[in-house]
Amino acid sequence: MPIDAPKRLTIYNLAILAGSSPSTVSAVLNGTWQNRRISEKLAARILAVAADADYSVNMQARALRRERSGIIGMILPLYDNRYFSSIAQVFEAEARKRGLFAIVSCTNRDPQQEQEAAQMMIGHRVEKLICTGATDPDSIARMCQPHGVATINLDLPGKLAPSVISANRDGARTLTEAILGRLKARGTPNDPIIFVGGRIEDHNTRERIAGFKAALKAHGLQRPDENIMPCGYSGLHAAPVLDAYLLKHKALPSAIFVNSTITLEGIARWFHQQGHNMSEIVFGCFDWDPLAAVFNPHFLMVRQNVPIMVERLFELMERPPSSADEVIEIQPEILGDVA
Amino acid sequence: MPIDAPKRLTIYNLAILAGSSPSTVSAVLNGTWQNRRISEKLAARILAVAADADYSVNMQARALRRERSGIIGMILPLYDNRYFSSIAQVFEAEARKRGLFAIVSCTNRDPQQEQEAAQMMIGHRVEKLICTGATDPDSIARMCQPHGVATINLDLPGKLAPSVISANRDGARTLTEAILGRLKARGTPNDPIIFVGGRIEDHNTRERIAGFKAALKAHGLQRPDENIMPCGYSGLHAAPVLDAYLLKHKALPSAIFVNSTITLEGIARWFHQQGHNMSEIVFGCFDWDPLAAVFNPHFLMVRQNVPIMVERLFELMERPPSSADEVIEIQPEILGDVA
DNA sequence: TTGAAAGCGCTAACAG
DNA sequence: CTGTTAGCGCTTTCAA
Repeated sequence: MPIDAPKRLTIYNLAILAGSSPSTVSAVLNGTWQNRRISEKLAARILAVAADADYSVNMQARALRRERSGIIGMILPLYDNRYFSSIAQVFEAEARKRGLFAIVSCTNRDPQQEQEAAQMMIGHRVEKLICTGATDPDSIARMCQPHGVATINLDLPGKLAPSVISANRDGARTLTEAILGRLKARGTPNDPIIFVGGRIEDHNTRERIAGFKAALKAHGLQRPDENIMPCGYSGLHAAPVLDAYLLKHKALPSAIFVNSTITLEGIARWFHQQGHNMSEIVFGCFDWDPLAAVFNPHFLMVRQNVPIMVERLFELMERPPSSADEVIEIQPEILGDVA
Repeated sequence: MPIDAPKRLTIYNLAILAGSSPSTVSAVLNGTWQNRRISEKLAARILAVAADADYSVNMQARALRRERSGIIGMILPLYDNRYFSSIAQVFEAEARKRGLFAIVSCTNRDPQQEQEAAQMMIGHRVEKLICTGATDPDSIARMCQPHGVATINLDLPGKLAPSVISANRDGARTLTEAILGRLKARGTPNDPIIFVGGRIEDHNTRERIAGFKAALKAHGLQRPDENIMPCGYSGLHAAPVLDAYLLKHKALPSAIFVNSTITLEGIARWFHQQGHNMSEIVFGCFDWDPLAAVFNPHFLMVRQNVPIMVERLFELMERPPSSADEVIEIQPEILGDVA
């Protein structure tokens, strides 16, 4: 093993090796040489030398000098959920296509972690910051603004930056219609249906509740609000809510609108623990997971259109939004045998 | 809205604002001021000015000057799978704890994408590179070596860098024992059991097959190798394999060792499409997914111990490995009613 | 106790 | 057609 200081390889060394100058090497390596009337031969020689010597341009130095990093940031609540992880994956792929380097930070739906992550991102001079499912997107927009970092909201909208979100109200209405269709098909159109999961403070949950109510109303089914239980995003809160329902009504509801796969997990756990049979109940879930779907082909599930959402996101970055708080809604897809 | 060139804020501006010098400001902002006998007052004043002006240190410049980036990289096959996404999440959290910034790239189990991502990482001057589930970890180690970037393998081992992996053989043996226990409990201890999924070229699959065979052998059950079908990591390949089995044997196997949740998804889809009932068969899956588990409490599932694996990973980075190709095996956990 | 100044590796304006 | 040079913003030695 050679001594561990093989002298860092720079464009200066490369220039010497190639018998040229640093600026020429630089131009060749970053593609600007076309305008600089450099001979094909020289360019080829430089590239050969660089490849041969395993040269790798120092992005820090490039970013510093260019005053742009080529980095694009995203904050995300968490990875371990198919919706968010697929957002991360598609985002990264799209960024790469555009020659940008994506960096993603998980912030656990915690406003403080969101701000810390945003600070980090600003420190790394991201060119844009995508705030996905942020509990407080406007604070982040305010933090970024003085640094000239544009933000875009994804999944949850804000007032200070454009947003790309799912059509939550429409999606929820359609899902509820489908649930009602199933109940009708069973011959029990007036049976109770409940809404479980999500946070009432968050825009998406409120919109979904609105869609849920709208569908019921359209069918002349006014239900008491007590059947709407946005008990949070953790699966743990589903059990007490179901216990309470059962205690009060002495029977399970005939249908459940589940507001996320994590809540679905909590509900399923409760059913199995209590020995109830899930197949006797109509389930509609505003979220999608391939394993949940394949094990429960009778479930109605809403799949948000991640590829399109991310595509719109990049479009928004490329041609500025029509207004500062523009909201682009993307229709989700409803899966399962819709009546 | 003010003119959009508010002159970038640097330590020079800050020095003027605070009535001090750039080097003092720098020292105060990066914590080295304790050794530099700077007065508490000055330090406090500088910090106040910086906070007040929303100053954010330019990490590119810092990295360039310090000749270390504070960035640590990871390449990952994909995010949308609970095992890998949880690796990404835990890795990021642990990196943050250590003041490092984590960057993760998905490479789709494709050697070429792995190499490209590694190039990017080197360009960004990552201090270490973690190769997770890499199809060709040794090539990456070779690429990184001349740049002084140490690599560590995770999930799949390599020969040129230390590795942290699950105890695949042991885990598979234990899982197979549990499957056999179930068969015995049903009174059909000699019924056929098959192995589906994974890639024969990959170390983990080979180890799991070895564990599978060892368990069978220990029970005096020599099975023909044709019952072992490492048909890849995509769920799509499960169907033809099962079709072929059924055609040949005129009956389903009584138990299936499933080598990943993605394969499990393919198998479940096939069962439902064919109208077979999964609950009549003993399933053991070398991988874990909370939704799959909650919908199928009778499934045996192996959960790899991600927190410990990542912990060992960081330990390996902090105190150098005992040998260049050290392999640390972490026991996974087996979930489900083990007999 | 603090400040001046050199330089990390690269790019781009300008000079040949 | 190619090379010289002045920084990008920060850290760190050295001098005061």
